Amino acid sequence: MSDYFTPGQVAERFGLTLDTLRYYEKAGLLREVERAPSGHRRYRTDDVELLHLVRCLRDTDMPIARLRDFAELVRDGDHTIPDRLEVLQSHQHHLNARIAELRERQDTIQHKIDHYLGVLAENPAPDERPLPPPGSGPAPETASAGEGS
Amino acid sequence: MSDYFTPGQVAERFGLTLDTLRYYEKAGLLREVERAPSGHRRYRTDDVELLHLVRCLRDTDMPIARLRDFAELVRDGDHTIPDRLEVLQSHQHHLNARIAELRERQDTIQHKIDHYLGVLAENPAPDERPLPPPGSGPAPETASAGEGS
DNA sequence: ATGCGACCTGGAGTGCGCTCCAGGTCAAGC
DNA sequence: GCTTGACCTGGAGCGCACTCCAGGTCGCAT
Repeated sequence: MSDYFTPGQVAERFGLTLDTLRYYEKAGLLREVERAPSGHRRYRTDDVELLHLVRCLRDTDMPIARLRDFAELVRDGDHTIPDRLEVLQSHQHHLNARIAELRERQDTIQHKIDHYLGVLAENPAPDERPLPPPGSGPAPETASAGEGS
Repeated sequence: MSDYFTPGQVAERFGLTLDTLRYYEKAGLLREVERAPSGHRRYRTDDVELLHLVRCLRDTDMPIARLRDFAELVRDGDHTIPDRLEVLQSHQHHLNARIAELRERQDTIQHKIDHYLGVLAENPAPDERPLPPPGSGPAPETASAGEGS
């Protein structure tokens, strides 16, 4: 029932390396972590919770610099909650926009896929050509008119 | 009615810099572009179309290396269409997964936002406090029990 | 003839986010 | 006492995707 976590445990839990964990601390994404007498870090529940959010924001591409600003707000105390809200909400908006963009791009890519499928359908490769009508001779070379991009 | 585009036109159209355009060419994302006698590049419709797709794939975070492979397939001719399809389809799957992940993370972030909103609601900042019930005295200091992360 | 703007080249530089490393300490187990 | 494994430090290095730069050419307008 330890009320702290070792670096190894935290790294494991969040799928980070020890190096990254230390890097985050140095970069100001976590408050300075407590130490055991040996000098080894001891992560508290608070640290782990903040790290959870940090991880979440990093995974959604918030830059380190912005994360540092956020972490600073957290360190500055409860009166910064409105500011933190603003950071998180603006990030949500950003994510909405990003998701919408990805979807749009997916549509474009899908058009290209459909185009290729169409090309294959009228001009299938030998090993996946549907059975030719019985009695037909050997297939002629299917000359395609250049690269349709 | 020119049947080609200048670097400036292409850059403008796709929101790229001339440097990036040249970088893409050097990196093998485009085939080698034709030149005017002056040595200036002349982009054909084909180039522009490929660039459109390249842009689309880059915007959705396909790495340059993978894009180069794809462009190579395009250069290699129509028989690579099944391979190109595989690249595009696997990218679509990747995008589906990415979008799903972003949504999940959004949920987590939203929980945090709601949490902060809750804190603000029970403990509003002075300048946004709802009117107190009539007859109440000055508000006591609202001591919060530490950082709720 | 001069100036201008668009473009050319090869190569160096930048910013980000890690990642790796050498050399060291500490606690526990054999 | 010695080894092992987890961790420590400061600092260098890396991969990616650009981005910038110096010095040059070309064609056109004044």
